Amino acid sequence: MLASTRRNKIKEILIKEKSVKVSELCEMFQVSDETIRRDLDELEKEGLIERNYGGGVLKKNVIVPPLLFRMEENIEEKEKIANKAIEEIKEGMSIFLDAGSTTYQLARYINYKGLKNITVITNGLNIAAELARNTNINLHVTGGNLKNVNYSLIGPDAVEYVKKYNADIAFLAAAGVSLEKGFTTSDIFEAEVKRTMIGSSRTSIVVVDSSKFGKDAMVSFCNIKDVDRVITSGEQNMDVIHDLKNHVVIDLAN
Amino acid sequence: MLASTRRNKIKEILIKEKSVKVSELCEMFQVSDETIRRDLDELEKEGLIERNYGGGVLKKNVIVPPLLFRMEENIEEKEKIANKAIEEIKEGMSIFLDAGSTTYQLARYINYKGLKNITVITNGLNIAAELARNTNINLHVTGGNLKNVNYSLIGPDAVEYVKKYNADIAFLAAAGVSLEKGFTTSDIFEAEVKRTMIGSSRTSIVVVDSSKFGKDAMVSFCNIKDVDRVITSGEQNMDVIHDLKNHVVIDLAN
DNA sequence: GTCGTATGCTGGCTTCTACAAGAAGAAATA
DNA sequence: TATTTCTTCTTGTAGAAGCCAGCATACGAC
Repeated sequence: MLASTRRNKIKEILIKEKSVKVSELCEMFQVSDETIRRDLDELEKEGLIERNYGGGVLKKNVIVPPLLFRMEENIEEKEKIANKAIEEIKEGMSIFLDAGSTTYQLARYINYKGLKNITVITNGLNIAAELARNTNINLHVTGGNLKNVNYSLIGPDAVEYVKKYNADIAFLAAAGVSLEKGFTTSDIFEAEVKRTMIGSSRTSIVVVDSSKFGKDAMVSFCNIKDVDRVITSGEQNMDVIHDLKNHVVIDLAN
Repeated sequence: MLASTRRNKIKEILIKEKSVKVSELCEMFQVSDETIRRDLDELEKEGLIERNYGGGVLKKNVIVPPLLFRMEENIEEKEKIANKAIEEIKEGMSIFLDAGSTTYQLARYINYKGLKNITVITNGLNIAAELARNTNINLHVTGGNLKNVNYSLIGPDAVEYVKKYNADIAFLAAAGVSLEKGFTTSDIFEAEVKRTMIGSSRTSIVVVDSSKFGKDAMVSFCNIKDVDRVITSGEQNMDVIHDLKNHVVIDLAN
């Protein structure tokens, strides 16, 4: 294992556990205690931890870079969801693909499964870049201003663009889902694009991993009943999911 | 195995594994460690990985597919041209960046030189993906339909988008340059976007390598005198360039 | 032929890691 | 509190692995 990989893993453990012990890390990575100490010294120099006898603790004021990790969170679950969602897409369809990490997985599956003869309209720059590899699909990119953290194109131009087209399905991402606030996201401009996608499509499907259930982000973009279907995986929050089943069709991918 | 094939395979492994080890790659490809190191150096220059002791790790924030972006011809010359062209960009400016391989180099230089506080509007998906890494610039992407061969976004939506904005400079790519036909490209939709960019900007600059001089592609998008400046490198076709100097300002990058 | 590119090899250097031994800190007991 | 015991830390050393620069070879393009 590369030294840097080991240190990154230590960082992940730190973020999850808030503190680490030298002895545990030795055992875990099968290296000597000096090596671990050197790693911790390094992390201390980076300002990530405070070193103390026997281990180290995560510093209080450390901001965990949000998307950096989020992209890789729940990746298996997102893959399952994408794999399920792709069943909805038939040849000849046109679809909206909202920017987001689950929808990005969906794009990857579209390539992987070799879907062809479909039209995709997306406001996700990473999604567009992924689908650009596939010469068998007709790809449209909405215009807009790039939001770097999640590669979404947003703003009035994106909204205008989406308004001009109609699609069979809109696949939407969400940062939170709850009965009270409905589907939520963290950016008002993104919310606007999502709403427009719902309005411009025959069917709207939210793809969202189970960690988002019962949470609310800053802006609601629609109510639970405003979408036709939710595709998720029931690995956590089974209770919240169960509640919502009275209001919307929920598909569990497994 | 071709070097470029090997590098592409390394890229694929990187995307899957997030990191690679020199020793493993040696074993896998049956080449010396020096060769692998040179490969990794190359990937580092491309901005795809971060090199570290014993291997390399995939950089965060990298939109994956830039790797599939086509192998370039005349790369050194295009780099020289880009390096010259970048001198025109001052802080606070807004610029159009037309899709194309020379303009793509320009985008890479913008990142490399760390230009900030500028606004870029582009219809090149690979250019957008490259610039998305740079959080110091304001990036707008025109909407449009993707043309896979060169990652350009074209069609009425792209044209409409460009019409709505004004820029200080438009950097344009061309497939051919001649006194009779002016600047040419191979696609009528691309031509339309280029024309609109010229109309929407205060100054228009064509960046083009010398191999294009004296050649005509299918569609003319403007006359020689319609642009303010041409930046090229005088490595071939010095005679044609000389002729054109009577009609337009030509900067030679060397 | 000449040139450029890709590759491998060599030797000297740096970095990483484990081991060992002694110092320092924590904890337990008198 | 003082002493003992155990754990952890620090430091030095050595070997292994990796790195870099330069040179040589091979191959294809011009």
